[in-house]
Amino acid sequence: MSVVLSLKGKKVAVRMKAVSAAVQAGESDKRGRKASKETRRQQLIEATIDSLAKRGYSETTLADVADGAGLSRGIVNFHFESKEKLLIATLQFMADEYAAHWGAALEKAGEAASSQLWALVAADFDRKICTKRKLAAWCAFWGEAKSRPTYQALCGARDVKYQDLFVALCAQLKAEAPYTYDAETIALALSAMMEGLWFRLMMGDGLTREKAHGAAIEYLVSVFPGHMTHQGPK
Amino acid sequence: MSVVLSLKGKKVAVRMKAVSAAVQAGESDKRGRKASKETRRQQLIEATIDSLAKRGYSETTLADVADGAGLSRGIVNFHFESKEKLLIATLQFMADEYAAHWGAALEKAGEAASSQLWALVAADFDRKICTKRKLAAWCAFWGEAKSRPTYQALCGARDVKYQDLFVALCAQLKAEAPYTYDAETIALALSAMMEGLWFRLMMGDGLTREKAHGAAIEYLVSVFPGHMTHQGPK
DNA sequence: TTATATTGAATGAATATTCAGCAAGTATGT
DNA sequence: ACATACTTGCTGAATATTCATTCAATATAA
Repeated sequence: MSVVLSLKGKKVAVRMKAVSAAVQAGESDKRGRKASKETRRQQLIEATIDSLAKRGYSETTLADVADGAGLSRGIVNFHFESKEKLLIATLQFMADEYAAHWGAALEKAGEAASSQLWALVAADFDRKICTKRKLAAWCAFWGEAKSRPTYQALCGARDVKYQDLFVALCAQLKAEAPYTYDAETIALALSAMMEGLWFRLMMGDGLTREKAHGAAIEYLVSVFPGHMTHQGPK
Repeated sequence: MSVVLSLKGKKVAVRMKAVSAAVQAGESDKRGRKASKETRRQQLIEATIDSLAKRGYSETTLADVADGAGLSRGIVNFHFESKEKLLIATLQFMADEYAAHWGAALEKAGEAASSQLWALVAADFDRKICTKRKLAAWCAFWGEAKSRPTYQALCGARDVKYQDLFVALCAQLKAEAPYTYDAETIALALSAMMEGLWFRLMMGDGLTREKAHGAAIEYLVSVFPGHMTHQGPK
């Protein structure tokens, strides 16, 4: 019995190292055995994001994911059912997290369209969302999205709602001050720019989150001089 | 002998259909047998772009490429040496084509920085470069680039030279008129926006090349009002 | 004990790579 | 002109590899 225990102990210890970032939320300690179904799923999703970020989509294997989570080979097919479903769940998770994040930012912002637009832009460059790790995972999915309707729907220019809201806010600002620009064009330009900045951030190049955010702000100020300053909405 | 010939003839005829877009340049007729090494390589590269665009990176197989080129299974390993090398050659080809294209556009533009900047932006949305097919192929590589130094170098924010030129032109314009913006920030914002617009174009969504180009122009005009109009540089 | 989570070896499908051989061209000798 | 040897692009079946999936055995919790 004691032999079995000590072997077990060693095994678990070795695995703990690999688990790393996973399972930050709740039920943290039920490792080794018996974590709730949801916890395990979350743990595997985090490991998937890790692998996508490190190895890219085409090199991500179930073995990587299982190793990264510190679990055995067959585990993914037990909790998800196939690799495909794990990947979809992972993308779903990221999309939900992203939507929740800008939703919350919008809540906190005031009523004014200018405050809301400012908040949306800031949310995109927030530490919580804008991690190299997560950007890389997004990018891995983007690369496959065009040829996979399921991915495309979930990536979907980061949500149709988001895009519509963007247009609405730009239109609102235009109604409040005599800008000559077409609201839809500006919304398109701004959101495309933010996507491009995300991409550059992911690629490295010494671009920082602050600099990227600064570039977006510069744009806001130059297009909506009546509403925006470098320090925030008027 | 006649039997052999007719069989051959049929085989070739069937294959011609699949070859499609490939081999537009020079040596066009040496099909069936004995096309120069370079022609064959080019043909395979075109088939690779096709496959990347249609199936995405992770689903592109050597069988797809060979079928698409109307050639046999072993052909890729004969002309390139491995799948990896085929993909690198393909990316290299696209990068070279892209660089040559904006280089030519720059030549044709006048001496003025404003004309040159205008020309660079226009070049990005030119029919020759900005095809759904090619954008999709680019995107396939982008998705893998972060985890592969070789790809990263070739994608490299579409060339360091390009980026430097961009900054230089923005700085030049700033020197000619009292814009308050930081040249580097504007160059970053503009090039990020163009990448984002490319991405959106590739994803579909009913965005057209003209609309995307229009959004970029809108930005130029709003940031450099002293130099740009919607119709062109002043 | 029973039910459930987990393991890890075995399986099989997909696919990159190899290679022996074939056929179309090319050069050399007669 | 014809025959011969030689080169080279190309083929497709065979092989090797990688990896998702399955499942019988095992460990754990209730």
